[in-house]
This record gives sequence, C-alpha cells and structure tokens, in this order.
Amino acid sequence: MSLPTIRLAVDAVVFGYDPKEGISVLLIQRKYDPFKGGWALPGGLVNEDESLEHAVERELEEETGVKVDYLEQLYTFGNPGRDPRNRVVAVAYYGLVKKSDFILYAATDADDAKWFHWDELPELAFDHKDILETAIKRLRGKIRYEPIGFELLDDKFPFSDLHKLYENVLDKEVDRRNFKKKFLQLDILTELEEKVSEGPGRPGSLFKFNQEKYDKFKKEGFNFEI
Amino acid sequence: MSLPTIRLAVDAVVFGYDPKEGISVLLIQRKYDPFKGGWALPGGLVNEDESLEHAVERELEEETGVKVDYLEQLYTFGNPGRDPRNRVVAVAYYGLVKKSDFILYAATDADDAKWFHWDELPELAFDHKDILETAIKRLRGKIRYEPIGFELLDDKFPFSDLHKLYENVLDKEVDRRNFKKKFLQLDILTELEEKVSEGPGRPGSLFKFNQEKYDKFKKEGFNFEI
DNA sequence: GCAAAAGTGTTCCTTTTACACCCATGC
DNA sequence: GCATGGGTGTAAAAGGAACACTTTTGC
Repeated sequence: MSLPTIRLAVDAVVFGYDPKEGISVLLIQRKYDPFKGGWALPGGLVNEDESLEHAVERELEEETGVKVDYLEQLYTFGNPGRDPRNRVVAVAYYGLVKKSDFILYAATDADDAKWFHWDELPELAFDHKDILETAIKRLRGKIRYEPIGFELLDDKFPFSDLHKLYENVLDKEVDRRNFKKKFLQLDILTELEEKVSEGPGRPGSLFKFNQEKYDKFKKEGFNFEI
Repeated sequence: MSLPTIRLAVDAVVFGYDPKEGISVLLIQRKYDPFKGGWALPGGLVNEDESLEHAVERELEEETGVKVDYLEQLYTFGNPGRDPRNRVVAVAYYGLVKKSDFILYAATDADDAKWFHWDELPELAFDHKDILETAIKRLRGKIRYEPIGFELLDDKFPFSDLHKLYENVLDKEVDRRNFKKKFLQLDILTELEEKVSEGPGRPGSLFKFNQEKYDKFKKEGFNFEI
C-alpha cells in the first residue's frame, strides 16, 4: 500500500480593529490558479521541518507583511474536495493585530493584500468562508472567558475604544456604565493621567492593560458575561 | 522544490463513564515500533480520499471495536519531532461513549485495548500525554457551556449518576440540591415513573434526556456555571 | 431501628440589570 | 449655550450558595 499523498497547509484568519471602522479581516488576492484573482485567507503549504505556527507566521509575513504576536489554532479543515486539485488539509489559525502597526504589501502568492470589514466580505476561495465563520464564532466565544483587546487596541486607549470593541465583536449594545464597572473590577487596566479628546465631548482618560494580569487571565481564563 | 512529505494522522481520545468507577480513557497497546508494547491513543494515518472524521472512526473501530456516536475535533498536533521517525501531523479528536455498550477487542496495529481510569494512566507513546491533557481540559471546559451526559450515561439513569458525572469531571464536590435545581430548570430531562434502587437507601426516579432540547443546547450552548 | 441515599424549600448574599444626572470640551 | 461624549451611583431583580429536615428503602 503506497503512502497517501496529502498536502498540509496552514491558513490564517487575522482580525484587526479600528474604533471608527470596526473589525476587519486580512485577505489576499490570489496570484495563481485555482481561484486566480479571487480573495482568500493568507496561507500556504507547511515545510517539512517547520512547526505549524512557524508556517503560518512565515506565510503571513511573506504574503502580506503582517507579523502577528497573538496567534491561536482554530480548527483543521480536511474534507476531501476542499481543494479542487489535490487533497489538502489545512490547519487554520486566527490572530489579532493592531491594524495601525502595519503597512500591507503583497508578495509571493498574493497579488494584493487588503483589510475587509467583517460585514462586507467578498466571495472567498476554497472553503475559506467556512473557516472565517468558524473564526468569528470563536472570537465571539473567546471574549467571554479570556481578555481580548490588548492585541487589538493601541497601547494607550480611551475606555470608549474598549467598549466599542466589545459591542463590535458581540454585535449588540452593551451598557456603558455596567461594562466599565465590570471591566474595572477585573483590575486589569491602569488608568493614566493623560486625557484625550476626540472631537466634541469631555476628554476621557487613557488606559493601558496591566500586562501581567492580562497574561494571567489569558492563561487561566475568567468569566466575563455581558 | 520538491513537495514536503508530511504524513497526516488522526488520534482519538475516547472517554467512557461508569458511576462507580468514574471516568476512563480508551488506550491501545502498540503492536509495532516505535513504542512497541507501549500504550497509546487509538489512531492512524488518514487515507487519501476519506474525511478526517471517517479516518478516526475507522481507526477506532479497527483497533478497539468501539463506535462513537459523538466525536469532536480537539486540536492538531504538529511539532516536528513528535514522531521519532517521520514528520507526522496528528489531528486529535475526542469522543464520549457509554462504556457498557462495547466489548473491547484489539486488532490491526493494537495488541490490546483497555480502559484506564483517567487518574491512573500509564506512560504514553509519542506526545499522547499532551493530547490527553488537552482533551481533559476541553472536557472540563465544555461541561460549562454544553450538556454532556447523554453520550456517557445509559438511556435511563438515576439523577445521582448525572450528579456524580459532574463531580467526576470537575473533580470537586457539587451541592446535590442546587445541582438538581439548576439542571431541572434547563428542562432537558424527563422524569420517568420507574424507580431504581441500588443498594441501601431510598430508590430514585429514573430520568432520560429530552433529545431535542439536548441537541439544541449542544448546538447553541448554554451557561452552566457550577 | 439504624444506616444510607433520595426528595424538597428557605434564607442570605452576590451579581446583574436598568436607569439619570452632572461634567468637560468644541464649535 | 448647546451638542457631544465622559464620569459616576443607586435601587430593584435575579441568580447562586449555603444549608436541614423528611422520606423510603435494605439489613
């Protein structure tokens, strides 16, 4: 019996955030067939001697110039037929980045790399729509028992940015006062002296995450129902 | 550049339950090298034209005779070096079964197949210890936002079996009365007329799961903090 | 009649929700 | 001075935790 030839790939769902625009996803435009010219998740084949994480980070940087510092395995998609030409099993990861940290460029397999608002996505190649939906569900679930935000917001941010982030991810209104009360109770934020004023209205204090507490919650989880 | 040769395998962490003995894990004794004679999770290479789920179910039945009806993808383990001979990436699944439904037998790659109490596990081959620990964590997390039990208990069971199951999985005492109150509120159980007496003490009613509600919670999740 | 397990209810406390008024700024 | 967003507190409601007594059986 000969060895099955199954190719192993990784794909990355990278979320970015902007308080004004909401949540975006990083996509590339494919340079080669299949789906030439179509939009897809960044990703590619795993090399024989590299770890899966390394493969995602490498492909992501090659194709888009983005380096994520937070990356987590999402799910493995392996249905025969998901790639029209060969059997390819893809281990999908998802990551969070501060959009403003990067200038996108496209290279290797990508003709273009762009952020798309997660409500206005183009048609996607392969089963990447499924992957993306799985990632969105995961992000929505995650937010309830692990902090997100540090990876998506600037180092210093007004509280309203964090509040809007949660409203965006959960896609529902969240009472401003109760949210603040609950979040501050976690004792994960440091309030700075600085204030910032964006447009009209009273300026708000800037906050930053307490890295240590943040990592602790990330590791041990918490309960954050809202 | 030649195609990397990465082999793709699946491994299964199958949990079984017995109110008297607690939670067990199904392991096989390896017939061939590497780790010949050692204990390992059931599993094996994926065929070129079968889905990952199919591969797990096939390997599991071949090696142990167990057919799971509930199986969920756990995590993909892909570190180079996890298999001493080749690069093998393993997609791990975990499943829940009623132990009493099966008579184990060992075949193909397995010399023996046995249930081990999850507190008294032998040394495991490859990185299977990591896989198992990941599965245990997942099971403990799962119990809080999805029902488990239907897959682990007999069709009809006294309430105390369910209670013990939760105590076993969570590895802590849970107040009997509060647990019952909360669980019955979910309206997921049907109380039967039948009563059963196991040893001394007042006989208890038998319950069964309301399949429809169960599937709904399984799909949509709930919040069950205890 | 004693030990063992099942059935049931109440109180207290914590957490969550709903909600309103004042404050600092830009224009 | 008015529109806009930021900052803060309180009361009512719901949910969770703690806890004790009665009932039915086996021996």
